[in-house]
Amino acid sequence: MRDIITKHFKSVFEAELLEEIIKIGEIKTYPKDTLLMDFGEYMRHMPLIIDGAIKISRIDKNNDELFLYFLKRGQSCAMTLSYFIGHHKSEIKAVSETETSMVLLPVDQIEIWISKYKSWRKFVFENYHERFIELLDTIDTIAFSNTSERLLHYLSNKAKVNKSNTIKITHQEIAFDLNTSRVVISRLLKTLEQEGEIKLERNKIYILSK
DNA sequence: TCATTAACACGGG
DNA sequence: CCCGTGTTAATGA
Repeated sequence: MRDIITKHFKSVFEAELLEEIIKIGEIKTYPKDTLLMDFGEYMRHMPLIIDGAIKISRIDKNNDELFLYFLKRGQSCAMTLSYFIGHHKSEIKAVSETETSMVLLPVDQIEIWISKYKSWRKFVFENYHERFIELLDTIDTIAFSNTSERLLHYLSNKAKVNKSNTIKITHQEIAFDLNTSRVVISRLLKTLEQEGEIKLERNKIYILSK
């Protein structure tokens, strides 16, 4: 516990805060595809990601999903970080994309530490900023790109967090994430394959380009 | 033009 | 046989 937290956050948090995290925090490892937080649930803990990746999605009234971004090592969830501002229910859904380890901290600590530790303030605001930029990036591909570019954006993100150029996924799952139809994904993937960007197999996509 | 929905055939496991 | 895939046709934005 001490070793893991020191190793990952030594350069981020001051010594006193590290001690508090070691005392209060709880290290958890979840297998791939675990529902960590559902839309509308109350947030009780905030995660500091140690390893792995978490897929963050938005859900609309019809229960349709829309992929937003991945949380990676060293990052935290902007949704829970805003807990102290007053919105206590989650606006997003979080599912582990790979096996993911994290330090869980009670949400009440967020506010306490903000007034107590400079490094924590910096961490909270930087994380907020990063998530915001990532969100803009995703919005850009939705608003200004065609679906093909959006698909590539999605695939390269996916390849990055899985640390592999082979993605294990079905066309239907991609369609759910991008909130479009399977026909479109199949057609676009086929085109990308013909263009030499990817190679297709059943349940698998190989990314050839960078 | 490009997306959606429905429908169908193919084939691997 | 079931599921994922590739494709087409009709319709719409």
